[in-house]
Amino acid sequence: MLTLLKSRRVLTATELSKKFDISVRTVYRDIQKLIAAGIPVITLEGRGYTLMEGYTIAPVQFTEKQANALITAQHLVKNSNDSSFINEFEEALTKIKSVFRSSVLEKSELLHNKIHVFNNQHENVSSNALSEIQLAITHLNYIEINYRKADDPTITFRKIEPYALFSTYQKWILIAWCHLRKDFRAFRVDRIQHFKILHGQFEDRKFSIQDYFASCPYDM
DNA sequence: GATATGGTCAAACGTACTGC
DNA sequence: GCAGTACGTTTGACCATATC
Repeated sequence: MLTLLKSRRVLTATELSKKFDISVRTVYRDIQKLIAAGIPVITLEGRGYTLMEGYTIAPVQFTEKQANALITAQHLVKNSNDSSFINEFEEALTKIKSVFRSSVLEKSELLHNKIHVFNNQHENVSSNALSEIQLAITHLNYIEINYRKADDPTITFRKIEPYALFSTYQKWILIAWCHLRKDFRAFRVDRIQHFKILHGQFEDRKFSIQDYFASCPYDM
């Protein structure tokens, strides 16, 4: 219940009862036990339950398979060719590994040395912007970039509104509203020569990546 | 017997909607 | 904007059943 409450803003007793296949009445009682045990479960009368902002749950236990999945993901992330993304993932994984049981940790390190992901790209592609761009997407912050197109050595300055990211052939593509072109454009992250996240927030244009793919091949 | 769980009921509360 | 209403949800009380 704590894990679910931590992952969602508000959960009703009905949702919790369905998730754990128990009665709603039992959920109410269990919630009261959590509160009595000092867990800061907040009751939103008529709406459901939530956890106090900032409350952290004691580390969970990972199974060997779950640990192996994380180690495999680590190899895939290393091929993402964005150093900011790789660094953030490595730091997160270090924290996660700290709660592995010693036996699981030992096995996961063994697996780490037995996995290899081939990088098939022929271009020397790298970037260091993905983590910052992700923040700009979720915070609706403008970005100023100096961008170089594939077939044009000229570098153009653009102010963009970042909306979505996708990865193809180990290249990260940013879809953003370009104030220069007055339209949505796709930018390869590794071709962004310089970028600056602005404090100003743009108005959400209700962009849908599904609709974008359905209507517009990306232009780089 | 103690404990956990499930079911029902009434009361209280918050939210959304409607009409004025 | 305000009041009334319907609906969903939580809470407490009570009792029944299952398990250890």
